[in-house]
Amino acid sequence: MTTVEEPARSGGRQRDAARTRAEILDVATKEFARAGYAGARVDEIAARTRTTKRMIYYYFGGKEQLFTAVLERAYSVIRQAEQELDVEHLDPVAAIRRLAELTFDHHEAHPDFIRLVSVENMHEAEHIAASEELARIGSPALEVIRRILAAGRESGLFTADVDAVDLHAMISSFCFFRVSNRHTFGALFGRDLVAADQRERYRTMLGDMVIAYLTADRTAD
Amino acid sequence: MTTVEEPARSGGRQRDAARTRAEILDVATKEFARAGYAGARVDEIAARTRTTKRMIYYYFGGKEQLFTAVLERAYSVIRQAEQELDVEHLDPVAAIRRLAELTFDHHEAHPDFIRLVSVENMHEAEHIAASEELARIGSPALEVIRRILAAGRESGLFTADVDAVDLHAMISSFCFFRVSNRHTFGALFGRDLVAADQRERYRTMLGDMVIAYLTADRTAD
DNA sequence: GGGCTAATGTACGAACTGGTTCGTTAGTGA
DNA sequence: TCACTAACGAACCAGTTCGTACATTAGCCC
Repeated sequence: MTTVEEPARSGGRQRDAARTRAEILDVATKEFARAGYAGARVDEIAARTRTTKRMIYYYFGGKEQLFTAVLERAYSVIRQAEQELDVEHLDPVAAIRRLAELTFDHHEAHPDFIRLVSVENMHEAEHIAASEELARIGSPALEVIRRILAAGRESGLFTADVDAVDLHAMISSFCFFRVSNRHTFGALFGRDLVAADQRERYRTMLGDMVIAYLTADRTAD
Repeated sequence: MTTVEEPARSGGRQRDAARTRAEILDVATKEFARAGYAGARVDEIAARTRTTKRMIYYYFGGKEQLFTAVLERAYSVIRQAEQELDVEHLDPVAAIRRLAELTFDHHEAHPDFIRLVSVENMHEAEHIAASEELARIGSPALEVIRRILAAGRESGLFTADVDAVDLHAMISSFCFFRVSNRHTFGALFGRDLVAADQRERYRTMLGDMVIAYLTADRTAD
């Protein structure tokens, strides 16, 4: 998340549309992630900004559009990360494992993003559906997975015939759940899925699971 | 979810504490699942009941306690289902697969429960943490998993040394994500994870994944 | 330097929302 | 049958909450 950094304010410059806009987005991201859409307060967002509520309506039009803008920026961050994926020089098994680990790391590092996605799911993805920006950019990661899977199948290493979307769902579900359901899972089963001392175990477990699935001897079942 | 069934109203009986309470819970479950905690409206819940808002406060005390009561009842349903698990007569591989499938089916059949859990996670499980009832009952499924894992390891079928909680997390994450993130996933990747014609594929995929992980040849990695 | 527009701040209001006050009635036990 | 209590309903209230009308100013362009 590109947090607004202090620009050269020494001169006491007061008008800066770009940074006002960005600051609103920063604060709104935290507020929506904290309280959900209905729970988020426009006044609260304004108060934590060094500008006023009037500006939120001036730049974004309303609470709803602000939330859409927050989502768009949040997704752009993960898309960015995906675009920087560089695993295709590895052999298929190592590439998939690395990909899974990067997904794992990214989800853990961005709990606010996870919460925003949960919120958006509560709203049946209506903001995503209405956003041209989000419709346009697919997921770069999918293309990467597609190529790794093809290579793995060609070399005979991968026996399963999943497609890239399925594998992405499999990897994401584990990474996402671990963060999104951390609290209820912890409260009910007494284990913090995001505890630091469990991290390596779960990270390895995810890789093991995906690789085991892809390379399993299907004829044995 | 034990929906309130029409009792013998022919006589025009008007007072029935138990059924008024139950009806409020039914409606509240839907409303909280639909709109989240902050988005849910006490007035709306009252309106959809054949009683009034006054009764909600009379029986539950407030919105917060009502939500806790909704959660408690929702969890009791899944605990009930878990208690009826009967898979230990199967061999370990079949037992795990069956368990995974039952979890899969249960999550799919109870989307409102999934949404409530998502909502509760947004609130960092504070209601669960404060509920004695929920603290008391653990998860019967965990005990079942524990025994199957022990049997599987003893017979040499299972090579992975996961514990029951981890395996439960693995299975749940896939089943939960498929329902909870259905909308964003569908909007972004153009695939409905809960579409009827995909159902068997994902159901099988889950079982394959878990079994592959448990029986993988660890020395080969 | 003067005007023009983008940017900004203040104050307010209409609608909503959780919760309560006050009064009423059905059913039951003596 | 009568009194007493659990169950119930209508109206109301105080505090919020999103959104806006109106006034103002900084900075750019000529």
